[in-house]
Order: sequence, then C-alpha cells, then structure tokens
Amino acid sequence: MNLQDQLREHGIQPTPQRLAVAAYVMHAREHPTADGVLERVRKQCPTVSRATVYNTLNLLVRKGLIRTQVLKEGTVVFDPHVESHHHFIDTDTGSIYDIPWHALTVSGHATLRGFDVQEYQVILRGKRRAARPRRR
Amino acid sequence: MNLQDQLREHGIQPTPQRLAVAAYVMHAREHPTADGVLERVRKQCPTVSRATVYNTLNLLVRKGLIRTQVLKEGTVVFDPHVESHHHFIDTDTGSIYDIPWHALTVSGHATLRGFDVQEYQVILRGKRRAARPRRR
DNA sequence: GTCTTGGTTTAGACATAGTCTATTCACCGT
DNA sequence: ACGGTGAATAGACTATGTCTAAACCAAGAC
Repeated sequence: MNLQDQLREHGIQPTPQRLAVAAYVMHAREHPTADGVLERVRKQCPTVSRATVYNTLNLLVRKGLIRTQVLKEGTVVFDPHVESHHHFIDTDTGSIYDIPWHALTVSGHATLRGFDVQEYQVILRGKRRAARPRRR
Repeated sequence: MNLQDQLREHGIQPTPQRLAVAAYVMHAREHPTADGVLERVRKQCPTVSRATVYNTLNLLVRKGLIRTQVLKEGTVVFDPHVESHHHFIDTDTGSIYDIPWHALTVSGHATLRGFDVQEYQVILRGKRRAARPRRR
C-alpha cells in the first residue's frame, strides 16, 4: 500500500509536507528527534517550517502511526515501531536499538501491590559489541 | 551521620547552598526536576541562584550521591536511590514510583547477540491503584 | 471565472530546560 | 589588612517545543 493511502486511511489529508515527514520517519531506523526529522526533510523540501514538522509528527502519533519514546535526555525520539518492544542504548554513542519483545521475559509485574500495570518495557544500557565476523 | 560530613566524605565542600540542595534532594521521594529543587530550596534560601542549584545537582551526581533518570519528557529527574531499581509511572498524574529490584525478574538480557548489557531497568506505566483500606 | 470557506503552512514570538561566562563574594593563610 | 582559591550570582545564550496570526491553497457555490 502506498503512503498516501495509508495516511488517508488514518484520517490524515496527505499534503506534500506531510508525505515528506511520514516517508522519512516511518522508515527511520535511528529513532530520530523532531529536529532531526526537520533537518532531514528540508533536504527534499527546503521550505518546510518547524511548526509543520512538529505538527505532523504529533499528528502521526495521535493517529497511531508512530510512537514517542522517552529515551534521550532533553528530547523525545520517534519510533515507527508501534508494537511493544524493548530498547538498548549504547552508552558510548547514544544510539538506540530495538530489542524484540520476545527476546526478554519480565516476571513479577502482574503481582505488584497497588500498581495497575498497563504496559512496560526494559531499557538496557551498555556497549554495542562488534558483530562477529561472518563466515563466507 | 550528618549531611555535612557525608558531603565532605565525598570531597564536596559543604556550603549553605549545597547543604540546602542536598538536604532536599537526598530525601525526596517524588523524583524532582532541577527546577523543582530550585523552587523548593528557595523557600528556605531565597537568594540561591539557578546556576548554583544546577551545579550542585550535577556535582552530587558526579560524586555518586544521587542519580539522574530519563523518565519524563523534556527534563531529567533526580533520584536519591542510587542502587539498581525499576520505575512505575502513573499515566494520569505523571508521578514516578520506585519498584524494588527484586520485585521483578528479567531474563534473556545475558544472551542478546551483539549487545554487552551493563545495566538495565524496567519502566512500567499504568495507574496507581487506591491503597487497600488499612484495618484498625 | 470568481468568491468563499476550511484546513494547511509559514514565520516568528513565546515558554521552558539547561549551560556558560564574567563578576562578585567569602573564607583561609599569611 | 592582603591576596588567593573556590563558590555563588545574574544574566546571556542555546536547544527543544508550543502557540499565534497571517498567508496560502484547494474545492465547491454561484
């Protein structure tokens, strides 16, 4: 399905600016910040304003196409991966990696007295290990 | 042990301003922000500057007396609880609660390919349940 | 074709979190 | 009293994010 129809299905009028923002953020792997999206989108659409990018990102969040995550100091990051998953943060570079939901198991959250847990995630911090050399 | 000696033990010259900041933040239960600490400390020490509060908080973090946590949008919060623990965030009020380390168990983090996990915590979100009425 | 209308985009003002700098202040040893 | 070291202060500065008012644009009514 093309992006234009995907926006329309969620009740979002597809404009060139919104398409540019959505095209980038919905396929981003690096958990961009709003100003990161702005910078990137301006390469293709140099007249786009900051307000439009912020408005569009918030709109995409309200419509459930992307999520925000509080993982960096001082700024929110956007994540096109809307299903539950965990995050690993490289303490050297600040890079954020998605960890699949089923890679980790958390127990005990259902029996916490006085807390009605609706969602949770594990935040891991450490160093990215060099990928093991692939055998030919 | 009194606070003054505690600061000195960590190589921090105790000044009235630093004592006021430390006295508050080291016993705070509500995970205050820097500006929250400023506001509170000014009640007792109205001439204290923003820079001093920020400097002191950062100093206490560097010396290991408190920690920062990235749990709120747009701002860091301070936590006097320096040992590993988890956090529950009330989605209605934004209040943050500490969850003891042993209340939850996470498995799978040791076998993640390509990630050298040094620390982790679980972030839970939901609603605080009314405390069960205490029997007299 | 022109007018109107509703939603969109824009620039810039505003708000808040946090850092930095230059000056002033306070304490200590001489 | 004097000088020096570190701390505190006010205010400038940067960055993230929101808000507002005006300009813009596309679609339908005439």
